[in-house]
Amino acid sequence: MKAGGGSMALRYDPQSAEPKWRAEWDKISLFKAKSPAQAGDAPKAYVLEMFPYPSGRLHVGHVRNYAMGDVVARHKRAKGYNVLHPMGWDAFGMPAENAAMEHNTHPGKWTYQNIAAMKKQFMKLGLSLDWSREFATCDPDYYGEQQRLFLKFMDKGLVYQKKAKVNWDPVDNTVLANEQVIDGKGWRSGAEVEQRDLVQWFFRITDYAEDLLSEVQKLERWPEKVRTMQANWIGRSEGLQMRFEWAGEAPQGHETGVEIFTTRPDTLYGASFVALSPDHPLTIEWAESREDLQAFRAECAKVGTSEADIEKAEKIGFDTGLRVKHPFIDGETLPVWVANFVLMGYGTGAIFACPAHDQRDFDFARKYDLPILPVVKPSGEEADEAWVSSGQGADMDAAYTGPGTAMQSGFLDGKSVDEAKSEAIAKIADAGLGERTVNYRLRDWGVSRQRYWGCPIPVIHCEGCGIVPVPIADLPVKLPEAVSFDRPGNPLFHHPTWKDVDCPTCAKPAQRETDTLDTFNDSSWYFARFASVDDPAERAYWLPVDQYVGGVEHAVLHLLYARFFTRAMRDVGELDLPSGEPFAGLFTQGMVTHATFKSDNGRWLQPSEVEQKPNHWIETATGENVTMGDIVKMSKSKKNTVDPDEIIATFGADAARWFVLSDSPPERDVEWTQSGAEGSARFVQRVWGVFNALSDAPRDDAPMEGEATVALRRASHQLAQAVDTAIEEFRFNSAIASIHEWTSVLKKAEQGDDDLIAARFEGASMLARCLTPFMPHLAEECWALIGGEGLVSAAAWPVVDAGLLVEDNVTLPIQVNGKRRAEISVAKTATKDEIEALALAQSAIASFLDGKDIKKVIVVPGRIVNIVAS
RNA sequence: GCCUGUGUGGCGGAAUUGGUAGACGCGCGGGAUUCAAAAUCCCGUUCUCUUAUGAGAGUGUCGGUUCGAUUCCGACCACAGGUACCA
Repeated sequence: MKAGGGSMALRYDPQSAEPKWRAEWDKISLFKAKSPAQAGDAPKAYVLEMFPYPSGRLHVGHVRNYAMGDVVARHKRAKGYNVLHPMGWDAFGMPAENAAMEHNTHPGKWTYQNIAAMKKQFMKLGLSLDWSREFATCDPDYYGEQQRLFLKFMDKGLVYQKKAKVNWDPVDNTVLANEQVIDGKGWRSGAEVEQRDLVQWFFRITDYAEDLLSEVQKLERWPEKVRTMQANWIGRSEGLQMRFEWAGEAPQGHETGVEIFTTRPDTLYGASFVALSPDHPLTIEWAESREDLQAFRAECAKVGTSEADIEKAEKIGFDTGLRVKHPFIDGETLPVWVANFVLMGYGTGAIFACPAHDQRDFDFARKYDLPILPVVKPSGEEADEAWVSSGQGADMDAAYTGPGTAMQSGFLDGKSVDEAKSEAIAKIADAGLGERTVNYRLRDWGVSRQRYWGCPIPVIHCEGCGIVPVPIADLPVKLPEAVSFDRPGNPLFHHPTWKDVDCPTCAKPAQRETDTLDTFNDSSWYFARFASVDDPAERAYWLPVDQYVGGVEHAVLHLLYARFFTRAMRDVGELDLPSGEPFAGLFTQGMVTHATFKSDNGRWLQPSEVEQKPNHWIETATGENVTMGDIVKMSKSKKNTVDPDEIIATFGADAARWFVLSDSPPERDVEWTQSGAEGSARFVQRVWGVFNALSDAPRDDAPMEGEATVALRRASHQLAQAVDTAIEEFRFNSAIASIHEWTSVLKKAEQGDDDLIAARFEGASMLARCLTPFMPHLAEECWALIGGEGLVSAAAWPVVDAGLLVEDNVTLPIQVNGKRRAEISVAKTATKDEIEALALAQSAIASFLDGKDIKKVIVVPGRIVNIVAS
């Protein structure tokens, strides 16, 4: 480069330095995990980020996720752990089939091409990954093993079949995923979607409900919010299962009555009606002979299968005309309705309704003019005499669901809600009508999918023998290569020959199961496969995962299924993991968001296609006006993704890593901005400058003393300490703030005395190592500049001198009536009395105390002084 | 609808257990360097009033507890994630 004055261009060039250092790491297989034997005394650390779906391109959200895991992995390695940090591909799923339909490519080809492209991008990020353990879940080796596990679970009685609802597209004759149903219509055909029953495979996850619930509370290194979400999802509730006997003639086959489940037996005196789910066996039987009920069921089936759709749907009901006896009031009967807000999947699929104390019952009662009978008097002052005496609830505008005492409830009157629950249950039990039960919101896991690109369920249907497992020796049941996507529906089912097979038991012609497994199966045990392909001892050594990192959107389903899967594997003798818990530590990170841009004619534009003018945005190519829309999660459809390749090409991988970890706390969303990336790139140069200034400085043996030296050393050690704790606590943004400060401190020291040189070297050496988890390539370059030994990625974490962290003096703010008015500097050892005397002697304080009496002086040593005066 | 979060300057955010609100960065303003620019370095930057000194207000809204609240409690508003076939 040509430069004036003969000075070299003093710049760090990431484009040449980054590949150079990655090659150095590869040369010695630095990031390959050691076997238990090789590891010796080193403790193990299994660091794992949720593996990606190979969508085609990496985006900045991936960079953030994997950069976070890399910080943890590199930090652990520097602290002497034997680290396992693997990577692979969650490769089955719908997008591959959609691509097959749109572009006429095979899902497998599409997937493996995407993997190759994304891996290339991954390599540029400088992540400390052990690629020797890589696999894709669509590899037959992997899904074959998954089939074997399925059969083991089946042996153990954890697998069964039952009917369940799916979204059915009547035009395409195909099952739709919830996200493929838009406003009740199929996304391709536009036809009204209807619910349809299909026989499907299920895992008995509910067998583990109690264990999954009680153990999740003990996962101390999981975020509280995730534990709460899991607990709420499992939804344990104690209540009463009881039957209401028929008043009058009983329907055939149901003579004993209607079984209901309730969590509010204390409100039985407020019962207004009994309601059945539209899918209750009784409802279905009646509908066979009643056209009006059949029509009602058809109306209910128009709502999608998702919980949100069902809950938000307008409440509708059908009066069957039948009546049941009230269990406590002789001669009293209640009407039996069919109501769409009663879910067959929860409890018994039937309820009794107490509109005064349940909001859904209340809404329904108002709509169909059913009685509202208040039976709980709110505790405290909320009790309103008029409300209580009205009796009919005519003046209630909402259900009362809070605590209180029973009223207008016969033998329960005056009892608290909890007491009344127990006594009501006891009375029902005495009468032989029911008993106390525990119910869970959690439902069994439906694993059947009517799709091609997934793991085939390894069973055979034989006319004579029934359901026959595929013999272990015949695994894997491979997906057929030749497959057609030119008509909707399951290609495995349409395949001309694939499903034809001889029955393993009787050798007569039989048919393969054509359902494939839900892709959540694939991600429920991949961490065990990373630990070892097939060695149980090595799996036992690595598991559980010490630090799992992934998006908060997986807080319930993925994590719950994985917790079930490891328990099931343990219980069939496939995993030596006594707790059954796969992830000892969990961190859930936020998403990367970006502004969206839309041209005046309604096209979405990529961020790279627009530029900012003083008061507006324009499309670079055309100069046309562009509107900036919402800042949302990066998605292909809104074209607001940012490709890391461009950033790496412009600023380097380190700057990209640095930016996604700066500013926002890891658990929160972060917005991608160009200026932020530029700022990171500037900082890279600034750091390099600090080290470069030291590179030809004389290594000085001067003693490490003198006021300025101690101050500089103190700053370095304090900041190293701050970086260390921030990493441990997943506060990477704080760690980065400390590194910023540290760099400025070292920069300022360049203006200082020559005597500072030793302290500067020490600080730089510590900084390089603290920098490594964040910007590993730059750290290597800096380490080399100051003559560091070997690779900084292999160097030990700096040791902080605790003696340097202690400060002798402390600054205390002085408040008058809670407002800061002055500050004093006192010795750390000063007593309360000394501090108080000093504070009151401050001239700045006096004017605020003028004409006032000092009521109290609060002295919190090391923190604050507050003078209360009036 | 339900469950779980989040809300602080122009912007992203910091504030270890209830103890100096705005660390650090971006942006912006000013200065140094330069023939000039880029790059770099230094200083300033919550708002309002004030010549300065300084004063007042201020962490989504309203209320409460406390000597003291971004932090704890109650009610509300907005946004985000999940809601069992997106991964």
